[in-house]
Amino acid sequence: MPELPEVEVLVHHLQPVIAGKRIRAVQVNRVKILQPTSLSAFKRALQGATFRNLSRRGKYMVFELSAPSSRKKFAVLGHLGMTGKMYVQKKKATLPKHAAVVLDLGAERFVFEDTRYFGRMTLDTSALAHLGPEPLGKEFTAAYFAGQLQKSRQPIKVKLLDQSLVAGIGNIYASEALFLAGIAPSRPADSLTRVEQRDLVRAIRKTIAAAIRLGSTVPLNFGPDPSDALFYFGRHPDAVDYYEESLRVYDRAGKPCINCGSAIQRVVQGARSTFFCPACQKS
DNA sequence: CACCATGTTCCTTG
DNA sequence: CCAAGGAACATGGT
Repeated sequence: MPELPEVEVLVHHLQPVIAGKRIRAVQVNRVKILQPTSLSAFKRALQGATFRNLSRRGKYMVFELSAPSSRKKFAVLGHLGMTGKMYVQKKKATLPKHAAVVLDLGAERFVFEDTRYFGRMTLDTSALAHLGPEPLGKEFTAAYFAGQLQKSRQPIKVKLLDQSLVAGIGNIYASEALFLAGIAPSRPADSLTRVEQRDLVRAIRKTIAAAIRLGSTVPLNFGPDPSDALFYFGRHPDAVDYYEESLRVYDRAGKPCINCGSAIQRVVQGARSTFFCPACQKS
């Protein structure tokens, strides 16, 4: 489930696993994943390079590497799309069916698996320039938020998915944050009161921070071959869906609101599902 | 077979 | 040029 919190948890776990590792060979099974970078340019850059650091910006992963001899640093941008996973496994482990990119690290291999191939692993970092502030950063203030919302008549739920407004909110946490703030998803962005703007900033921060905390409690070393796979996220076979159950409205259509018992509703906005409580969220 | 899915980009339309 | 809406991308689950 790659929204900001899932990417954050993955980056936290993956960073120490790949730092200092040198790439011996580059295998690309789906060139589309690299675009707009060409296969040859990607291979040329990564072959022999060493992972130095890994960080996150919005839903993007920023890999910093150093070139073989020159030690010159460069960046690779990663995005998990809808179904992407990145992990390191032993080389004797079976490669997944949809391994888009495989990097030989010696005894281990780095795998970017992506069933639907909506993800990216590319030398083009220009997407970062279009991102709004980090929701947990100090630049995401009520004043900034108010200024941006005033310029738009889009439904607030749709506006929250705009990565240039605030980076990292996806379809799940947009519904969750609006529920926490008590604001109906259909409200035009420019109709929020000053108090609602402030409440929504707080709700976004709280929702994202709580998800990161929860994700951090889920062990990532599981999967088809638990001993040697590091998944970006998921659920431990013994840990019973703890993460999923923490969602208050998302995917709970027809079920009782945890506050008032009313049936949670599902509506479609901008071709995506939105979940909300018609009683608790003010229209 | 139908519909749904955590994301982004591109194309139309106004 | 901008805003808004929707399809497209590709595969799998229910």
